[in-house]
Amino acid sequence: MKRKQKINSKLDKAKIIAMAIRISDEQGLDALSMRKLATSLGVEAMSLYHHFKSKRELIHEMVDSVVPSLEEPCSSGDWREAMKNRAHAMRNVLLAHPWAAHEFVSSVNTRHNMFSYSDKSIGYLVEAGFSYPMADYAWNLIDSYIYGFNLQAQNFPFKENEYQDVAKQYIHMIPKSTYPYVHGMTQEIINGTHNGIQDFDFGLKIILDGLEEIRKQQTATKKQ
Amino acid sequence: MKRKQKINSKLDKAKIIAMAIRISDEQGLDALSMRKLATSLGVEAMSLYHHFKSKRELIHEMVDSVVPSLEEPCSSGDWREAMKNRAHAMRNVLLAHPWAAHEFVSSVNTRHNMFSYSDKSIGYLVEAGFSYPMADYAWNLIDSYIYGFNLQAQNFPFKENEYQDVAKQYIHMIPKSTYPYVHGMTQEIINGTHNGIQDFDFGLKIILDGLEEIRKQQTATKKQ
DNA sequence: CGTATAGACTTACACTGTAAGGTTAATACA
DNA sequence: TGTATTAACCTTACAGTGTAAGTCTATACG
Repeated sequence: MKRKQKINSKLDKAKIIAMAIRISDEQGLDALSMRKLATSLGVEAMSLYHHFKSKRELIHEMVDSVVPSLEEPCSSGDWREAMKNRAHAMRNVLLAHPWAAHEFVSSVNTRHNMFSYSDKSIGYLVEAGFSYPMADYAWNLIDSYIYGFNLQAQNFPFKENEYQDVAKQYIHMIPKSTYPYVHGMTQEIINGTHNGIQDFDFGLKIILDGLEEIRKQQTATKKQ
Repeated sequence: MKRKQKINSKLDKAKIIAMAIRISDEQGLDALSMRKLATSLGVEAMSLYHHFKSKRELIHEMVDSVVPSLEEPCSSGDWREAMKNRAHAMRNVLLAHPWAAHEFVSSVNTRHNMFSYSDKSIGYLVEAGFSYPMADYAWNLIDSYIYGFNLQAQNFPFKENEYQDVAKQYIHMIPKSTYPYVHGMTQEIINGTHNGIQDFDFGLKIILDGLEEIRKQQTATKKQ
């Protein structure tokens, strides 16, 4: 039962997804409309519905096509190193595809690629000695940090190289009497004693170290 | 210069904001349209524009009206206790107003109430001995966790009391050979050895303890 | 009283996703 | 080669959205 297929189709799933991702990367997911996407592909909006049954399904497939980049190649035996690598891989994907963050977190998880990713994440933790409940907590903690950090970074209204200028510009609107600490923080940025740039690894290290403490206790208890 | 004002106006800012919050709480921010909001108030959509210059401005004011609940009444001297209380206050607000999460994180921060909240947060940390840069990192870490935890909790597709049933229902679709660890996790939930419910305080404690370690080092160095 | 205006309403426009159905042309098979 | 099938595209239409622009009316004030 070979399926019919025209040879010179203007469209195919891969092409549509690639263009949809490009538009979303550049202009945000809100700017991705079926009409705009179709026009970019030299086609009418409704033609897309021959390949995807709804916009939601298209977005699901966009997500799934991006998930493979979450897999970092290899990692040493240390579970902390492995989870750190995974966290960085995730962060890089979220930087490249800002729209993906919200979709990852939504119940897209049931799709194969994402499911497989979850399995490996839990695997690293369980193999390192975490009990299943503890691995669940640990994974949730790490992911919460990744998503939350990303969410804040994405929504911060200024660019890193503007911080000092912005601080100088706004310090007058932050009276020391009303907002003493924001004033103080801003002053430090003007002084150059703080660059104001958030460090992803700072929080990640605290979390992984804290979890390692728990892991050690667990494996010690188990050996008794 | 007294302003004219009709006595029996159907609308006023407070009423509109209250209704908008109610609708958003119950049906989500996406379901809040100007027409629906107006109808709920017995009025036409465009009338709302006499009180708010855009939907964005209305949403900003919704956020600001919710921020005061972030202030927990009092707290002991321990900075960890204070930050824990603040975290819980934030979490409670996000539970009551799911739509607020995204808005808090967006650049609404410039509004007074939110600004004031930020100031106090930094204040607790600085007064506890954190340097400004370290307070910035610490605050970002705590907030990342709060927002990320909430984001995941909000998007989780099942209710807590359904976990076991859902696990039983789906375990067949999670072959041990393909997804060994997700299978294992699911099995534990079926067994009842793991209830699958995430614990907000678990991650929060790890983060605060980790930060306390850093604070101790900082104050020790300073004293030298 | 006359006039200004706060606070409502009406109409209209450019968007959105997509349901329903029409058209075209490549293909499979007799 | 002729014909039926259908993949892959297009057209039209509808119910939504936010909001610009203009209109109407009851009230408050000089």
